[in-house]
Amino acid sequence: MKKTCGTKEKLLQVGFDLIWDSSYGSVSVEDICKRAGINKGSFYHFFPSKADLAVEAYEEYWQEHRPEMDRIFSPSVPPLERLQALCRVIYECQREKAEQYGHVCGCPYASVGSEVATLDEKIRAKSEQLMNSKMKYVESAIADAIREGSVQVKDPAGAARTIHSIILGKLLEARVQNDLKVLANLESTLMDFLGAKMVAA
Amino acid sequence: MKKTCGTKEKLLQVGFDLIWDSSYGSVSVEDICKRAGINKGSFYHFFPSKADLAVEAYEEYWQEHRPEMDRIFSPSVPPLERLQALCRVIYECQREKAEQYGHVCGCPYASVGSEVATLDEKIRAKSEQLMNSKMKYVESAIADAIREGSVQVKDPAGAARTIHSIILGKLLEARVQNDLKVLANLESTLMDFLGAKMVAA
DNA sequence: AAAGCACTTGACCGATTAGTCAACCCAAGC
DNA sequence: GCTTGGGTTGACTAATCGGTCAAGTGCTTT
Repeated sequence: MKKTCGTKEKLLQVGFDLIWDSSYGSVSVEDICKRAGINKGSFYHFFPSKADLAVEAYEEYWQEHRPEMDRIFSPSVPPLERLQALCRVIYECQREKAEQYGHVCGCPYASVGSEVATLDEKIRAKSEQLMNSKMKYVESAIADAIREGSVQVKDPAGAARTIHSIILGKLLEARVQNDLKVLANLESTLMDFLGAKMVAA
Repeated sequence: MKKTCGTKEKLLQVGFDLIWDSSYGSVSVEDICKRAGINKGSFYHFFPSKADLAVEAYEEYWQEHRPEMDRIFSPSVPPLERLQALCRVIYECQREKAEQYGHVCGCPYASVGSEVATLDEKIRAKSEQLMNSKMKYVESAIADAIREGSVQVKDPAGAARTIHSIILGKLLEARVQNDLKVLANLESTLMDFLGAKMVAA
């Protein structure tokens, strides 16, 4: 092999960032190559198509962030604190991105998933899969919270789905309104939602 | 004037439908013109740009649906029933669209707003405005529910925003997963959310 | 030294894009 | 009957798109 320099990794990272910031359709292969300082021919040496880069880039991003999610949702942390930590990490991540790019970017999986849902099945499926993976963390935290007796809900899976929907909805609104304030009270919103069910406990 | 035939209206309606179904970026002006059976030159006679068509098309769609929203949220209807009616209308609307186009389309304002949030300020602003208009209906219903004593929440505006987020989130998930089932229990999710706060009443 | 191979290069292709334009059509007003 | 002007037409542009390709380049193996 010529160089061990991470050409492919660079393309994945730059591609992910550009698409997250703007959109899948508005980012061209040339945009990605130019920003990465790589020739277009090399792009197609590593990826059969633009869609394949997107799928790989999203998978890569998820794999990179799994350790952080595992840490946040560690069983050694009280379940409700896991959700609070998630909210704080989401806010911090969005704040950093907003500072870096000049606008609130929202959930990368959801944005691209919604955009190409009816146009590219491979990307849609990957987006769905990753969104689902994210929700499983919430689900387990709520299940643990119930076991622990800190909340009482009749439908744990339903509560997890609702919380996941709230997070997705707020991230979407934050992106459209380009305003971090939408996310400021995410933590209290979720605690409020779960807290109301604590009454009977 | 030559003909009173609604060339402009046709373009607005076709444009809105195509963009809702797929995305803003993936629908070309030619696509819209072809589907509408109108020449491209005429398009640019009525609209300075593709973005202007989108803004007008979304405004038009909203104006068309306002009477229905006013009916659903009529003060003569008990507040919680208004929300239930909204959920049913959302489901029906999505079911019809899904049948017509072969996939669940989600919230038109949110989809396009998220897609072009960082690319086209005019469309972003219109999307934000219409999403906000929609939320105001929810807000008034919850305020009325509190006055009526059918629910008790400490932060009415916050509860309305949360409900709005849930709706947006579920519509987004339904589009990405291309599955109406996501929306099937929307009504009970919202009632559950508000119902939990009724305990103290 | 020679062959093999992963990777790079940049020119190139046909298709498609948003948007333009000059010519044209035809009904209404004078 | 002529002018006016909103509406229509379809060919046109210049740029950009995703994707291809033949010709390299330089390290590894034989």
